Amino acid sequence: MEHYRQHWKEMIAGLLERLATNRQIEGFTLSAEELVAEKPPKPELGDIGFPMFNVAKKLRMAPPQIAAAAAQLFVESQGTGNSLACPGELRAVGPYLNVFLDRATAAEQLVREAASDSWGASQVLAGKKVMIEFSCPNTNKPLHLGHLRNNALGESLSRIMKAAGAELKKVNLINDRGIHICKSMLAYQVYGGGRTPEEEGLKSDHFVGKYYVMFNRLKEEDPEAEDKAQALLQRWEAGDPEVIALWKRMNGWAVDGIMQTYRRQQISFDEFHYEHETYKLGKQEVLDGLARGIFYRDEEGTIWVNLEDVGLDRKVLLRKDGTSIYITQDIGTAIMRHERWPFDRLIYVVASEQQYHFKVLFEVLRRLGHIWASDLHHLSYGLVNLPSGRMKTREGTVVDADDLIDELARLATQEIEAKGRADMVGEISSVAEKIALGALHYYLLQTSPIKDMLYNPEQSLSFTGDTGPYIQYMGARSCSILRKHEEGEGNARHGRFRPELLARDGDWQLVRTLLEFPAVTSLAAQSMDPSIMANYAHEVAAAFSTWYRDNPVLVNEDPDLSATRLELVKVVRATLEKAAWMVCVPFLEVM
RNA sequence: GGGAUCAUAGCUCAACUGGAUAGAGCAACUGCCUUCUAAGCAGUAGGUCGGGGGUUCGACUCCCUCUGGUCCCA
Repeated sequence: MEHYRQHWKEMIAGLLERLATNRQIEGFTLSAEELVAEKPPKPELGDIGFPMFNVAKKLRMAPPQIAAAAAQLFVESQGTGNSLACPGELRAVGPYLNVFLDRATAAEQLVREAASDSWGASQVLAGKKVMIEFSCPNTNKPLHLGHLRNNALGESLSRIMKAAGAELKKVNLINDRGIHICKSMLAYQVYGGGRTPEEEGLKSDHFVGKYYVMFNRLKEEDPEAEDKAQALLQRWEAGDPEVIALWKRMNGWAVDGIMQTYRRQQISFDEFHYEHETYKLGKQEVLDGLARGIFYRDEEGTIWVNLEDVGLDRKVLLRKDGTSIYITQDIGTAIMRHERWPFDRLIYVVASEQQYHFKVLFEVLRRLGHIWASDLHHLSYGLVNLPSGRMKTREGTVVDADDLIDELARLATQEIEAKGRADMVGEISSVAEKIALGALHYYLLQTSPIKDMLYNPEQSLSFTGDTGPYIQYMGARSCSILRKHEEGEGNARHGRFRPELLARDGDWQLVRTLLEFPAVTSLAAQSMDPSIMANYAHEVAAAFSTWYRDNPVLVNEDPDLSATRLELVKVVRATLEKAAWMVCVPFLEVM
């Protein structure tokens, strides 16, 4: 659809320039980019709308007159052998100049393009190297709902940007050191008795998380618990073999469990980094910056950067004892990444509470002279709140990732059985799992990333309405029609594809929606916003649902009509499958 | 104290980045399963787009201001 818009923009820009010439207006220029293309609110008003308000002043004419005159010019020019790559006609609709595409041609092009593996792809990010960092869990507890949103955003965005032509590298920096890790270690030393997750019958990351929570009990029983945890951290930093062994053991459990959740969520990474390998990075860069006078050292020895001139504060970059803080290693990690894999863009998928941190980080890197600092981007997303407020570990209100998927899968199984579909879907548990993921991911991605969202248990566990399973259901319905055709039903095989049969309003509505797919990929990729794709997938599903109720596919008096509609169903299937993939909603051929 | 961000139907969210009558789902009500899967479709009802200014031919969208929520920095 995008190339149609571009084509008509240029066409209309040309018409308007001729109009200016005819009216002897000196120095009139109009680039195609100055025109805004929009979607008319009703299909009978046309397919692409161009408001004439913004050119009215330059042309010294009222918008409706411009539209009428340009439409007239267009009609006249058609007689002069103007062959169009994107056939259609222009009509003035009040102050708007609207394009009515030639429906048969557009439908024919749609069916041809959608048959390709690259359907829905775009080139807006062609050749760009994009690194995206997401998830970044701590190894002291299992993943929770907030991580699921982060994971879904990161994975979905990588799929979308890849479809837009970018080369992607997904990285995960696992926070496997620090005081919080030592707390779970300490609690395990006191209460664990050397037991393993298997012995307690717990998933290994939940096992570690249990001891992290038990640290709170330890604090009550032992007033020195906090100090002991600090001491443990120091012994870890000093390389104490006993502490390192315990750390390795517990981290192994935590990471194993977290990886299981990743596999279950069907997300993946190209590279894992671990904080214990990177936490010392950045120190040298800060010292260099100090030597170059970019930073300064106070009388106590702390190294600072003064960012007051750009509306940020003074920030500590290195403590007086020479130890790094978070931002120090972020500086080092970014530099290391750019050296190893010179990216055109690095996206950090991190909660919005870190906005300040990233502003400072990017500014510091810029001051260190890294021109690529302008290629860094913080994809800031809002918190997932509960109706009762924010999730809090200490209050036990955290929604655990594994438990949530379990519950969704359980309900999906119930649903399959209640609908009497158990015999048709094949292996129920596998289908239920995919429905659970579809529901979860769509729920998490349909909202714009920036906004805080409310996790409403009832609504998120529902499979009806504007949900992932709705999209999956429409995908399954499209597959069902295609399958029945393969099995010999209907008369489509006796007909041939004739795109002009898709020119009726009812068909055109669906065709036009489907035509938008590549443009949606571009927009979602450029905006770095999966919700655009999620909403589009829903739009396609809804358009298909309306359409197939009124338009029998397999059996029609005219076999050509059957054959033609069958082609359209194939496009629907391809579009839903690819769009759903991009928002991490598993596609189902049967449900 | 400074800064960021959000506010749209009873609830959860959209609105093509400044354009035509602000749209979906949930909840409520009405119809539709001897017809390609009713996880569906069609319809009814529900709105001073937080308040007030401003810019513009045109503002949910941009600017200012106030209110309220959330978060960050010290």
